[in-house]
Amino acid sequence: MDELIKIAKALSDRNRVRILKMLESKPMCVCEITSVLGLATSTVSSHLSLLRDVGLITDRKDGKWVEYQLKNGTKSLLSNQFMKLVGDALKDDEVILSDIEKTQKVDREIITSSTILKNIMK
Amino acid sequence: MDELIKIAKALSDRNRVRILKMLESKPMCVCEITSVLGLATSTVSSHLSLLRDVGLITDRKDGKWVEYQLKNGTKSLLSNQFMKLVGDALKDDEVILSDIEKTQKVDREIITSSTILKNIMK
DNA sequence: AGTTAATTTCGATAGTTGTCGAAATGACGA
DNA sequence: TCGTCATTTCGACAACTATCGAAATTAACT
Repeated sequence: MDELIKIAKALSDRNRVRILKMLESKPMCVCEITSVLGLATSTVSSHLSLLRDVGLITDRKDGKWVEYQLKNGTKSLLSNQFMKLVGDALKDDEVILSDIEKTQKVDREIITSSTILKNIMK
Repeated sequence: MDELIKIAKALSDRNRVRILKMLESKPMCVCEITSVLGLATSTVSSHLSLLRDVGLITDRKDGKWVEYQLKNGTKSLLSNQFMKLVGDALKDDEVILSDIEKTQKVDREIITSSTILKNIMK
């Protein structure tokens, strides 16, 4: 029962569900996800480690970035079923559709330069 | 997305999941559920109203009792799918199996009568 | 080695949740 | 109508959670 409860908890936060759906489009680094969600980096980071601990996503180093992606195939049947259900339930969701659009445009290289610009403006 | 989140929240508590699985056996009143779970009546009552608000169960008056039961058929596709998934995930769960056994023995008339009978029933 | 950028960890905080016991409500039967 | 019993509501409390900003960590590039 514990696994079920843990997965349900993971899915019971709006921002975590948004993250999962974004990762269906492509693997993403923390700063990209942060830029789409508009939350503090530390908040996103902690959502990501929770999702990793539950076994829904994996992470790997990519230079100075950490890339997160959905854990497909090898993950337990249960989380697969849950993800399918979530996908089904949200296939017409406004927020999710807009997130996916942003996801496709967002680019870790560009985020950097805009950060630099932001600092110059100070 | 809100419905998904609400259902996930409902399923993210151990005792609520146990209640849902018990109700698969038969409709039950608050005192019967309380007697199986071993929680305070008020706690069980608030779990039940949450589950009702989410749309997973319904209630109806039956004399001095309030009978709760799963909302089948007419409920939204989403909660149907979730319930199927939960059933699947827990079909061999020790706690759930033991709950179901107790559920079949429990009887609202006997709960009232005496503490001794309550103990025998366990 | 020092600088910069991305991420994680830490500390604080406000809000939510699960739980209980007590009080209030509602229904039945004497 | 009164008392009893099942249930709900209320008030309190401890535990947990989502969030932020700051500090620490990690990695790449001078």
